[in-house]
Amino acid sequence: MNAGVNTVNAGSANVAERRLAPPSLAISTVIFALRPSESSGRPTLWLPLVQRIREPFRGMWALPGGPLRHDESLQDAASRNLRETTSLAPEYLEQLYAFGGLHRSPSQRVVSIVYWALVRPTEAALAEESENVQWFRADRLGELAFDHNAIVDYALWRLRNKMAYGSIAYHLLGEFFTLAQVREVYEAVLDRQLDPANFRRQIKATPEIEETGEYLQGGKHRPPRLYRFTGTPGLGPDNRSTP
Amino acid sequence: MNAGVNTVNAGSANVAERRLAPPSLAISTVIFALRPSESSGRPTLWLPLVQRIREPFRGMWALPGGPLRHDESLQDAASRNLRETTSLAPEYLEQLYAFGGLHRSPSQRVVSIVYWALVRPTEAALAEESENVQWFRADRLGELAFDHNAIVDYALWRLRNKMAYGSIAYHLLGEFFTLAQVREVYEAVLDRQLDPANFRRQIKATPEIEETGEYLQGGKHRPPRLYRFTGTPGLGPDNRSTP
DNA sequence: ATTAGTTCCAGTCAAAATGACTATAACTAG
DNA sequence: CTAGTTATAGTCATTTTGACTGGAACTAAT
Repeated sequence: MNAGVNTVNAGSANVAERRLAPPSLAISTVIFALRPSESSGRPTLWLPLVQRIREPFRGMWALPGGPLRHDESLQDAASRNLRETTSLAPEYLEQLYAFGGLHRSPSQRVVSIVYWALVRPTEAALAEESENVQWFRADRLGELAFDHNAIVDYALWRLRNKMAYGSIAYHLLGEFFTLAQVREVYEAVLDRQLDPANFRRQIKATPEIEETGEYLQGGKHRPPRLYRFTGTPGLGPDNRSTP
Repeated sequence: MNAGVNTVNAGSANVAERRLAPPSLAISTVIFALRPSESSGRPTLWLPLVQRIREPFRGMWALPGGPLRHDESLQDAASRNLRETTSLAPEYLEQLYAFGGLHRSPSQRVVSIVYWALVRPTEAALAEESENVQWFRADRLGELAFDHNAIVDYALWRLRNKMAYGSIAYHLLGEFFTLAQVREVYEAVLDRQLDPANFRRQIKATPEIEETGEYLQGGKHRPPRLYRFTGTPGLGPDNRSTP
């Protein structure tokens, strides 16, 4: 497996080859999931990284990724990569940006088309961890390989923006959720407290939120009502809807 | 010049070659400018297209584009292409999306990273027209080469969305403008009438709009005050700010 | 069984934003 | 000088937002 970029010819590339060879194309993914913080227990954003097993940046952590195959679309390539590295099959997967700076990789020139995914806690729990694949808190990453720190920063920025408008938070939750859980997602991503009463009023005003008859039992206090999200993902040109 | 996609090997590609060769990478641009409608005289959205001079889709109109060179960033490639085909150097240039479907081009597989640009009327007037380069109304394009109709549709959708929030309209206007001109931009892009008084109130509330002491003279009626936009373009990860 | 503690959830109230509209100012064309 | 047109300010009712209050519903401790 090839972490982040297509490193064909890496090492053997000399200046002449580099100037002549066409830029190689790779697919990477930023995968967000909610996990309870170790300290506070409140949900926070985490993402899985893979450790590079070859040069360049050998031993450093990087976004999952790999080359684009000839018989798969960009989206399919992102999906496959996700499955192969973390065995995840998230329902929310959207193109983030194409990164094509000249010096992203020290050897060959690489253009990376980056996707971002949101996975539910139930799925995220199934994600395999190993020596080479681990989850990290999105706000406490070390120095990553390539320009992957900048990529994660941009993904976080996009996530916060989408959150402010669209109905995207639900893809980080399970099928049924309480309004307080939705609020916790917003608080985790936007990194600020929200008034519970006002927040509930706004969420209930959106037509895509459906009240179920069920209540979440087993809590320590008054059982909250469970809701369900009935809207569509809504994304890019491959699968379009709202901003 | 190579319109829209890199067609190296086109024609000579057989099935075996196609399965083995890596997808080629191209840059295309959607360029929007405001021009007066022929019928009403009100400003409407136009964009320049180039006529393809070789197969596939020979003779059809397509977005300006070409291959990515080894020594230029994606943004630089888009800039250069713009300049070469239309001799435009727009200040607003942003990545739109990477299109990578399997059958975009009938011969070789092509991944296109598409940029979109906004140019001011003064610049647009200088844009060269020729046998092979012409401007078309964005809402009255015929059938274009490749998947370029879908790409333009997506660019229009993004433009409308950005218009609703961000401060993007000013990049379609000159340095000085009246509030009525801003409104006309919104009306052209969103395709609906807006109340002049309420619109003016909203625009004046945004801090990036600066009142100049000047007035637009030469009109048929009361001369409107001229304003200036002092904000930043504000874009993707290469040049970031607001949504 | 009662009480304290916590969360859920409905509701109030003032401030701010929005949409529809009116009135006046400032110019040109005749 | 007048009619026509646009620019601009302002009014007013409605809607949305932010801050806050209080009761309902449950658990845990006394």
